[in-house]
Amino acid sequence: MARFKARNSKQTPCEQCPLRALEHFREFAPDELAFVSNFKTGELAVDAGTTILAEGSHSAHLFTVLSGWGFRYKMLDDGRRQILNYMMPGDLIGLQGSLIGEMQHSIEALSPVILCVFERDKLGTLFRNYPDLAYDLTWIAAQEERILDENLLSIGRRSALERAAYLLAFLYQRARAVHLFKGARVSIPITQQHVADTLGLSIVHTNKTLKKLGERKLIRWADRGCDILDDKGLMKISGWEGHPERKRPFI
Amino acid sequence: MARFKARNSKQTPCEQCPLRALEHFREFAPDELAFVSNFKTGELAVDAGTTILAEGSHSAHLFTVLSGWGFRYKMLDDGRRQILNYMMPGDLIGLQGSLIGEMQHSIEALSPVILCVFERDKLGTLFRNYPDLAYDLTWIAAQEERILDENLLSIGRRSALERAAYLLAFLYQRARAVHLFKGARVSIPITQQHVADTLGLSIVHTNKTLKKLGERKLIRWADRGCDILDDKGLMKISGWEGHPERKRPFI
DNA sequence: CGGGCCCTTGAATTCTCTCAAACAATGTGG
DNA sequence: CCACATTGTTTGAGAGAATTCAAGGGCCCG
Repeated sequence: MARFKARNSKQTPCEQCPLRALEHFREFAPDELAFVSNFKTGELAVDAGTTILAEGSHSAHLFTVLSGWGFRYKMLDDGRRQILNYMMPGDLIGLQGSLIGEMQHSIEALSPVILCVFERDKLGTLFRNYPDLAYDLTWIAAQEERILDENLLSIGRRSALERAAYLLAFLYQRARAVHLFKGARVSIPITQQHVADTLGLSIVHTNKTLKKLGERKLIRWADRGCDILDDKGLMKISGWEGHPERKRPFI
Repeated sequence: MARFKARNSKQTPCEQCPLRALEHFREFAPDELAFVSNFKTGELAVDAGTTILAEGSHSAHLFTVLSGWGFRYKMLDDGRRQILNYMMPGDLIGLQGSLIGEMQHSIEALSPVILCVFERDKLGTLFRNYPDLAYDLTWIAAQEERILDENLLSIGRRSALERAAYLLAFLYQRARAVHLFKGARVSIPITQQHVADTLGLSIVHTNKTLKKLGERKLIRWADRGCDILDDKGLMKISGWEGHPERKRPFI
């Protein structure tokens, strides 16, 4: 499974967390920050393509993405794969597995990823002593549920073109919120196979669908990734209104 | 919107809750039971077809299903509907809305339903004083997430026949766990339109798919509902292994 | 230079949808 | 009790969408 690179623990102290500086995330009370800083036991850096958590495993850890992209997926016995959601900086990984016991899905890195590592055993302390953080965890789970609801609506009821437009607008909005698009280049590091496995389409049909979006100047398919040229146009095609901008909890 | 029938409050005291007696649900500590009993402000009985919560609304309440069936869904502007999940006794309703603010989906009763009503405002007290209940809430949210993951896999990657088989096996297993099939009759109270809107198929194709399952003696479509004749057979077709039987939290 | 990965394209096939019509069961008002 | 409307199920046929199969091209890297 995963080949983890060794990394000095705590290269980025929570007190200086670059994500925490973003206005997108809610602020911590001092005691919360102290707890989380203690909750964090180290960092992990993985290469693109690494499996971070595998379906069926029992991990003793929880992670927060510090930098990079990843995705969550499930597979059928014969190899058909469904991508469930994408992970980007600030996202919590492995909560489902920590609560229910066994991982019911796998997580893979799309780019080089740095993860903050937390001990699952300390979740009890968190619930007992930091009710606001416990509330945040529940909020995060409910938010993930909401995203899955929208995904399900999309795959179940939208046409191929609408689905593709929705997915790209969605990824664009999420990535922008965590300032992933600092430079002029606005690129999502996925292959068309990923898009196909997210939309529930074949790779051939996905290619033809993306080509249509390209012809309309909404996106440009770049080298191993997708540039968003007109997110408003994508939202219009998909009929998706976007999520309201609001502060988000973050652990 | 909803036409709620008046009902004397607290017809079923939590101490005598018939669901709590099932071995499927975890036991409460005495102080937890006392809190939940106080958390519950009354009961609500609604007819089949009633909208219990509507997308876009801000409800001051949370509910637990005491009896009956319902479903959660989202709609596109032009009326296309996607059913996200089904609700049965013991299921918590409206947590997403309570945490995030606005309901992002609607909930409708499939049969006459009785709901326990809770005050959203008291959620803070729950998190501050009852960490085990807070943990349960997070567990419940994670469990819903897991079900949605499986649904997404199904709609995205399974064939029509596999999808239908999965859905019916899934509903059967869930319903059996809460003893909904006491009598000889094992019937799920849905129309083929509901099945279609869950599977992301048209009603015509759904009908033809269900007919195939009927020819194989796996189900029998009864008057406004579905009888499961061979749940093992359905699981085999879908390739779904089922959820492990285990105690579940319940509020 | 060869191999691997990803993107692209065309063609035939299969799946699913829409349209259209009919039937069964139920309930309502006269 | 019957005529009629309503809701849900069933069936056939043609159109449209998406899949599989097949092949070729570009690019990077060892």
